[in-house]
Amino acid sequence: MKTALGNIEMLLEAEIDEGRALSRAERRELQVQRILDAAKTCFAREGFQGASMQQICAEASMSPGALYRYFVSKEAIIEEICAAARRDDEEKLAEMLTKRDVVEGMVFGAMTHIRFVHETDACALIAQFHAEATRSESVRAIYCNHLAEVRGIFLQYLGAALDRGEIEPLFELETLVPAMMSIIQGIANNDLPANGVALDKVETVVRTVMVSMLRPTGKAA
Amino acid sequence: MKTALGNIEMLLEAEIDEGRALSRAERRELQVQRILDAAKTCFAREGFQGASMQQICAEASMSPGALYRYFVSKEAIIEEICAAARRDDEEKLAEMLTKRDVVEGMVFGAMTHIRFVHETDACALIAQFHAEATRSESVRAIYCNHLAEVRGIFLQYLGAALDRGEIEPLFELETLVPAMMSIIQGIANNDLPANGVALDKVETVVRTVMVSMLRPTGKAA
DNA sequence: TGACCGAGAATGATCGCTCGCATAAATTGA
DNA sequence: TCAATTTATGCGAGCGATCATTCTCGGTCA
Repeated sequence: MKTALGNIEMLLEAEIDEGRALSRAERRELQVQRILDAAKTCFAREGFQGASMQQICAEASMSPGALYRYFVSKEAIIEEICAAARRDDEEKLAEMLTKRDVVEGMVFGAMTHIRFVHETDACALIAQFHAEATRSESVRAIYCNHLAEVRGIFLQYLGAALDRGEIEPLFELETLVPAMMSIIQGIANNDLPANGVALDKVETVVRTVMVSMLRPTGKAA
Repeated sequence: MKTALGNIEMLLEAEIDEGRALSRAERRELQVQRILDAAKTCFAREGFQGASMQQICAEASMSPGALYRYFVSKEAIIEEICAAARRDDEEKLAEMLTKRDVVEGMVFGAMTHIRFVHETDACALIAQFHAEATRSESVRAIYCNHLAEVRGIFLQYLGAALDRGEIEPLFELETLVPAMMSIIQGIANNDLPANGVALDKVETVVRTVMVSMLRPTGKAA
C-alpha cells in the first residue's frame, strides 16, 4: 500500500539535506505517521479485531510502551485513520466543484475516487472500515457523518446544475444522489480495475450511468 | 434478522401437530440451524472476530461443549453460513433464467437480491463477510468461487440474448458483467431502501442502468 | 447397554494495555 | 559555557481479562 508520506518525506529531507536535527514536534509527527502506516498495513491484512497491537508494534518497529505514548488506544488509531481518509476525500470533492460541466464533474469525482482506491490498494482496508462501522459506535458516527457530508456536496453541486436547467434528473436529487453514491461505491470497493475491467471502460460505465440518471439537456455551452 | 426457518418450522410442526418425537437426525438438524441463526445474529452485531464463541453459545442457549458437537470450530460455522447463502443465491438466479425479456430478467435478479438483503437486514452480515473474505483464505475461496459462478450465469444469460440480437451492449460482456455486478452489489450492500430510497425508485434506477448498459434493440416480442 | 448429547469448569494462549525504569533531549541557572 | 534539572521518549516484562477450544462426567435416548 502506498502511504501518505508527503510530510514525512519533507521532514526526512530536512534532516538529511540540511543536516539539522528534527524538532520535538517534527519527530512526534513522524512517529505518529509511522504508527498509522503500520496500522493500516496490519488492519488491511488482518482486519481490525484480528490485528493485534503487538503486530502493529512489530510493523512499526516500536514497543507497546512507545506506541501508547502516541495513541491512547487501538480505537483511537482507527479513528485517526478514518479522519485522515475523510480529509483526503474533502480535497478531491473540492476539486470536483470547480468543474463547469456537471456530468464531467461527477465522472471526474467518481473516477478520482475509483482510481485512488485502486492505486493505493485501499480495497481491503475499506472493507474493514465498512464492517467496523456496523459494529463500533464511534466509527459508525465518523462514517455516517462523512457520508452525509459527501451527499450534501453532491446535492449542492447537482442542485445548482438543475436550477440552471442543465439536467433533467430521473427524479428528485434527494433520492438520486444516495443511489449514485452507492453505485460508485460498489465499483470502487470491488476494485474493478483489478478485476479485468480497464480504467477507460470503467470510465465509460460511470459516464453512461451519470448520463442516464442526470439526463443532461445540453443547455450548457 | 429474519432467519431461514423453513425446515425448522416443519420439524416443530411435526413435533407439535403429530405429537411425535423428533428423530435423532431431525433433532440434529434443528440444533445446527439454531447455532447458525445465533451465529448470524452475533456476527452481524459484533463482527467475526469480535463475536466470541461464548456469545454465540449464549445466543443459542447452549453450552460450548454442546456447540462443539455440531461444529468443529468457529471457522466451520462461518463457512457453513457462506455455503447456505450461496445456495440461496443459486435458487434466485435459476428463477431469473426463466425470464424471457433479458432486461426484465436482470432487473428481477437484481431486485430480488436487493429486496432480500433489505428484508433480512443482511447488510451488516454481508459487510462482515466481505471483510473476512479479504482476510481468511477459506472464506475468500468460497466468496470468489461464488462470484465467478454468478458471473458465469449472467454471461450465459446475456450471451444468449446477444446472440439473438436482443441487445447491443456498451461493450464486451466479459467486462460489462463484472461492472453490472459491482453496481448491484453497491446498491444492495448499502441497503438503499433503508436509507430513504423507496423500493420502486431503486427499481427505476436499476432498470435505467440495465437499459443504458445493455441497450435492448426491441427485437424481442 | 452403548452411542450420543449437554453442561460447565478448566486450559493454555493471546488480548489490549500499564508500569517502572533507563535514556535522551530540552531547559535552566550561574 | 556547562553542569543540573526537568521533561519527553522508549523499552519490555507483566497485568487481568478474555479468547477458542477441550475435558470430564452425568444424563438420555434407541
